[in-house]
Amino acid sequence: MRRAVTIKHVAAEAGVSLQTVSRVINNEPNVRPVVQERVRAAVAKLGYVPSLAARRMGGSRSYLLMALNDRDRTIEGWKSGEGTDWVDQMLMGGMLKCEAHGYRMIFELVDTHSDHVDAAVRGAIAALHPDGVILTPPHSENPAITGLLSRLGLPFARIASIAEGDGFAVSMDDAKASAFAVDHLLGLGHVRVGFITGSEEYAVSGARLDGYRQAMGASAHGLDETLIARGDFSYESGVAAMEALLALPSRPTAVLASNDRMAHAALRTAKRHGLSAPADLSVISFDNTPLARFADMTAVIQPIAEMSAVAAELLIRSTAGEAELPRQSMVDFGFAPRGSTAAPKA
Amino acid sequence: MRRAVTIKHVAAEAGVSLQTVSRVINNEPNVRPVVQERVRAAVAKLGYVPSLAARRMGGSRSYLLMALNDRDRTIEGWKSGEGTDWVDQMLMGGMLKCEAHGYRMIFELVDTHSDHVDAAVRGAIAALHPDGVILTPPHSENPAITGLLSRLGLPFARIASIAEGDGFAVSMDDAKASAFAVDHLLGLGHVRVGFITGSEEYAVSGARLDGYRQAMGASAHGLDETLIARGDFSYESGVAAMEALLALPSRPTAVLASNDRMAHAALRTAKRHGLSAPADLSVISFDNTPLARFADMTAVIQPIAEMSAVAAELLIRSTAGEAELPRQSMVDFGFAPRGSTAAPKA
DNA sequence: CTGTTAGCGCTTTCAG
DNA sequence: CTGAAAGCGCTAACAG
Repeated sequence: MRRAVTIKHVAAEAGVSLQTVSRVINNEPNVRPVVQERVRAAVAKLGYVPSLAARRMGGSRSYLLMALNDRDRTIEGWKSGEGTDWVDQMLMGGMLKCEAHGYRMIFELVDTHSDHVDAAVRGAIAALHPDGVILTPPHSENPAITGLLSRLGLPFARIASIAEGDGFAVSMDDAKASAFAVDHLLGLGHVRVGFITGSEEYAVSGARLDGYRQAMGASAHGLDETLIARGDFSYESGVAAMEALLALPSRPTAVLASNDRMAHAALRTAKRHGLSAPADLSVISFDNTPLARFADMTAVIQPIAEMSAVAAELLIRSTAGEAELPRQSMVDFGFAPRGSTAAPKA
Repeated sequence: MRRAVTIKHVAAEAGVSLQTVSRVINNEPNVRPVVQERVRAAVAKLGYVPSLAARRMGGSRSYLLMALNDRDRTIEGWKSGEGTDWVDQMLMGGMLKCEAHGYRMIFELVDTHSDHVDAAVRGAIAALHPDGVILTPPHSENPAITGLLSRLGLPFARIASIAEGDGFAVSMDDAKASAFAVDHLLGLGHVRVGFITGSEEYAVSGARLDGYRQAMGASAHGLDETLIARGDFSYESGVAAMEALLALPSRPTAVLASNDRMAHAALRTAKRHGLSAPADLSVISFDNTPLARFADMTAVIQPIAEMSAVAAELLIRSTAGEAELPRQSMVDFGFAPRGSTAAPKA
């Protein structure tokens, strides 16, 4: 195995000191263009790429961003084979952004409910020394983690988190998206629009509910709290919530569910009651995971890739010493109209 | 930001030399149990976790495994939102295995068709210095990559690759799985069983076809080559292949498709021709991505997680100096009977 | 069985 | 503008 080419080889090849090479590859000032050129040529010729480990040892940066996901939830998603693509979208946004800046994203799983969260996160940080940490729900709102990161002075981003606090909050406007979906249904002519909430452990759940309340409140017929059914993002809770809505004296003709799985549950439950979409019932879901596509459900698109990309970018810039970075970033949500929505039957 | 705890702190705390601490954390011999105990106590007390970067610098191992996936194909999968969960399954198997051994898996994307493959892979290796590389199709069979890795003397595993050659080949028995699926259909009473091939760029395609040929050849009615339609794993090719099969003078009553997407295409194409599954046509697919679940297709399960886990384990053990590791590993395939298969109509 | 010494490949700091 | 020296946290090789 031929020994790897190091900065020394490049220095020798270009006839300069290590330091000069270091300056050139880090785009630092104080190197004459001629010398710069010579160094770059040597780098290209030798195919030199600096070692992350050595950079980390010598300097203060590791060129590593750590993405922290909830262990149980993630593994459960992988095992179920339900095609939840949160991780993929996050990789797409985060990894590619990192790549563009010479960074790597390293994916870690930590149990948010464990009493060892602190030790687990500390351990990962000690092993990796990341320059920044990307937190996904429910970690984004876990004070055991955000607190630790704050204390360590390690930059971090909270994805899909709207709460105030340390770190960069990167989210979409869930309330606005919810209102948008409701307005879409109202626009189609629906009057009684039901809502299925998500688990309160997730910050987005509250925002989605708020948006619903707001949009319904502003509608001609006003808000009817009985049209709100509790869910927790699980399929079962979606079934129960839909059953409750269907049992209402005057059942809704449209339903907005806080995630795809519950929306799917709602559709199937309705079907079991002889109601089919979109003829008898319109349904809109949140998130737009592959399930929404397969089930042909109209959905609000959660821009996970974009949020991850923004998070990565903020962390990288923050590490590079940039100040004046926005503490709260809002990414536009999307909307995918599909076959589960239509005007109500006359 | 409190300075991180290093091996020095532990040594001081335990009243021993750095080296002794190093020996203990690496489970090396020649440390008295009493001392070992003292060191472990210090480690626990201080919450010490060794820095990967420093270990890499000092020693010969980096505790990093690099998983190489095809860039275009992966990003395309992520963007499409079709729920292909190859990456997820690979992370599940590989990451968790790495974790169990104090390793990390780092995910990299490289264009298999680019003329810069060599430079790209070299660059990633120079930056990361992984102890081993996991290759997924079509990289597994790309001589530009396997050759480079061989030359560098870097251990690597080829997932879903059956070809002879350097590195650890880890696969399932695609031919056997194919034969198993065919036998399943024959067992249900089908006589004319069609087959849709996969892209020849992937080694599994050939094996799957072989298994089909073999099982059909051994059947009462023998092999009929006209029942084999060409595909390339894409939806469109599945449609075309199914059209071809349906245009046959005596059309098949069952079809085995080399992946889920083509099976899905086959089902939809059949439906457009007024044939519904499983009444008029049985379909079995390969891979068992979430699509198979959503479309309720009987499928051969490709054990990606297990293959990745085996690959990771082999590489880690190889790095640890173990010899006598199997150069070819076979992981059991699975089978998920679902609603797309039944006995043919009388 | 244990400790000492020398790096690994970089960046930081400080001289020139 | 450039270079030389020191050191990051660890392990390998060697002494004891």
